[in-house]
Amino acid sequence: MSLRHAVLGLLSEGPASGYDLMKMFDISLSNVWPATQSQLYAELGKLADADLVDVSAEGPRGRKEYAITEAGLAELRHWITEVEPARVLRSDMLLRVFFLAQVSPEQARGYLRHQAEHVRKHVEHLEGLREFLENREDNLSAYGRLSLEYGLRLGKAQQEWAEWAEGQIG
Amino acid sequence: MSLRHAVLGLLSEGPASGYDLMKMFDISLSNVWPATQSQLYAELGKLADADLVDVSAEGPRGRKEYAITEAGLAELRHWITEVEPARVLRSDMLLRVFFLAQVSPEQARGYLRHQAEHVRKHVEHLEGLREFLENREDNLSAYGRLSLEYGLRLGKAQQEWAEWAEGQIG
DNA sequence: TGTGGCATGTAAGATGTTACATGATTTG
DNA sequence: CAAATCATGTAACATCTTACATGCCACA
Repeated sequence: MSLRHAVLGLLSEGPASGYDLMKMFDISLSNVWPATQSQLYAELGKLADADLVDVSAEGPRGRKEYAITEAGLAELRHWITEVEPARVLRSDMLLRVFFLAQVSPEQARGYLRHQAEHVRKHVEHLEGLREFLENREDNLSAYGRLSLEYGLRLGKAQQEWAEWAEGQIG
Repeated sequence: MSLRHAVLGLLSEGPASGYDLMKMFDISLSNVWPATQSQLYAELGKLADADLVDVSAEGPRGRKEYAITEAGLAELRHWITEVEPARVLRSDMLLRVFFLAQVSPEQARGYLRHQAEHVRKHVEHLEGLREFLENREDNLSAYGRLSLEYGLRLGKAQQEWAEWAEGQIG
């Protein structure tokens, strides 16, 4: 149930509407825990039912601003420190690698070359994000930078792997 | 719909029963595309309905051995070469990093230290797997080794990141 | 006044997890 | 003959994706 905690985490920095959260997801969490608009609104409803968030204000166009409650903060902290991360990494990119014997060596090398190129672009994109985050001082940005560094390091490792793997195919 | 292709991929190396596939998933694909027993049997039924696999033999205890069909092989190859990998990496380990400001610096460092240790053990486990795969000559093992190297490289990068990140928290 | 952005919500369907349920065969 | 392993399947529930549906408000 990590979507729930992603929402609580964002609200821990201040109140926001579903629409605001949507944008925050797209900017900062999209690489770590993507969520869709419909998921978000549904989750906000459930969080309010569970008293982990409150509607703190209402604005134009039916805008509802949500704020995290004490119970919500407690739940968030509990999740961070006491709940073991699930770490199920599913990768259909890597799954294909297992079955590369079913295509020609040229196709297999092409596949790996394509993946290397793709991840190179992704790393470039993250470097753009880094500039965007550079001068921000809020908590989310500070820790977001740690997370970004993770993406950068793993992206580079992935790129090097893909280039190495291409060379392994005879 | 990658589960479908994971099953087709395993069957591309030879016929197997649901039970056999389950073990293959646990040994070789668990780090890349985990699947549960109930998912597997359901998927085999659907694959048979779609004529991508056949029941090639029946054995004791209701055992049904499935074989991939020509249409199934074509679908597998199409998926490998023509379908762009989805690459949605969800990580609740990394999600927590965004929200570390909500716990004390000691707790935050403890969290990262714990993650470093955890991934270290995972890398050790993969090194055990490497020995297991070392002398095998089948396709799945050969390409499995590429995949294993991926896990090793990214695991090490992840460990180094966690140690670095711990040092970043003042 | 119209277009783009703000804003919320519902519904259907696919996919994944956990638990339950049953029984046959092999092997010590 | 008991226990482990082989072997298949169903049901309930949670989660995620995609599409649909609606309408207000600011600004050019």
